[in-house]
Amino acid sequence: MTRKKVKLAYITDDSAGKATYKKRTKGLMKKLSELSTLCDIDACSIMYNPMSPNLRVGLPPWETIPEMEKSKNMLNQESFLSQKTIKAAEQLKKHCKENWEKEMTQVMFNMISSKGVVHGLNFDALSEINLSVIIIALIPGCTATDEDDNASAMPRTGTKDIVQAYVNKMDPMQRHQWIMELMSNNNPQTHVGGDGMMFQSGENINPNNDL
Amino acid sequence: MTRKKVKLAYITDDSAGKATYKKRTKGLMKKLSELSTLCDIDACSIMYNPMSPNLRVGLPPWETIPEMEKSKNMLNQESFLSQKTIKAAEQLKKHCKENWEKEMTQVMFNMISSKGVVHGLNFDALSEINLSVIIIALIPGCTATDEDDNASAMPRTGTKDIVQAYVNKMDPMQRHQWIMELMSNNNPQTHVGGDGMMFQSGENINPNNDL
DNA sequence: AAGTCTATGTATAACTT
DNA sequence: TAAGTTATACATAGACT
Repeated sequence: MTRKKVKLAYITDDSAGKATYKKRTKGLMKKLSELSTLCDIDACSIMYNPMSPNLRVGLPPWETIPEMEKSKNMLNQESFLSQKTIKAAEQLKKHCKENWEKEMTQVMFNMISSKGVVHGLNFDALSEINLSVIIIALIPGCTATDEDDNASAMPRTGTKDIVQAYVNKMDPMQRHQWIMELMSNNNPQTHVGGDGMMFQSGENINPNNDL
Repeated sequence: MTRKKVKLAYITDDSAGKATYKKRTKGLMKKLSELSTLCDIDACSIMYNPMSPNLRVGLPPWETIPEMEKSKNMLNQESFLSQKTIKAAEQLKKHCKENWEKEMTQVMFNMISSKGVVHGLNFDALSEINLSVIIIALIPGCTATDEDDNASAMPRTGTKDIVQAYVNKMDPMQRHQWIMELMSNNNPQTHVGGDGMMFQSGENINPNNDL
């Protein structure tokens, strides 16, 4: 039923546009992860678009985070404490993931926007940039993820050993500090949603990916 | 011919891997530019991979640069002066493009690697990162490009007005200084090839894209 | 190594629920 | 509004040049 040859122009219909954005974003991330695997390219992807309320961030599967780290992060996270406290496990897991994604995005925004990275573009201008797609190789253990936890839909991307080693070498506390440092460069002008924060460098588990 | 379902694993055969990298990279950039157009996302892409000697960088079509800017850049560029001075026009154009791409990559590397952007990852580690895929929305006028100048193969990506306006507002000299500033954050540990350098913010010409 | 070809796998627009 | 289905357009592995 895909009969039209896809008119390559801005989709004015908001609903259709959003649907397309979602589908194509998913496809793009899958392609990226495949390229990453096939050619041993390390990459994680962060996608942000004002149009889509939900961030889509390439990340290590939530499942790979040690249980201890999970609970610790949850305790530090007001948005979870303010919830009805105990919900269905699935629900909680989902929220954890979403928050993690927000956090990752926040960190990335800070990386990009802070400390003269944008030399000559003042921050007001920067905050207006439709910063929408960043695919970057800095964060170890990133994966191309999908909404659901279907493992086959989100193969892990390869990760560069040296970075992996560096991050894994940290003890959890040290790592946490590192993350906090990253987060502290908060730029008030970048209107990136990020309330309660957590962050987790990914463990390099589940190295085998199948399509 | 394409009978296998593509074993999603690292391609050990160097030749095949490179071919795949090239093909898929092209596809990825096309998809990105399509997404960019369809959903009004600004993005340019920079792809770097040690495996592939030739950088692939999303950029405004070389053709859109005013002639004056072209010649100025060439004069500033040793690699061109050291060439046999006058070559076939096509050849020259090709080299200009390549160099521009290198330059863009250099700038991006500096952006990423300088001034604490990588907090906690020392630069030695950073230089080893397989920084391979960056798709970022900072550079105005970027496009998804292909080796050849086939316009239909590289539709322009949308560009955010505010950034565009900012850059276009600069006079060429001011712009040049801005570029030089970006480039001056050179990090000796990042082994990114970049000899003679030029850079050009793209003019926002050719706004209509067809697949 | 780099481009062309084509059969086949994949992505996805439009439809349905 | 989101999730699932299906027919079609598109991407691309492998072969050939």
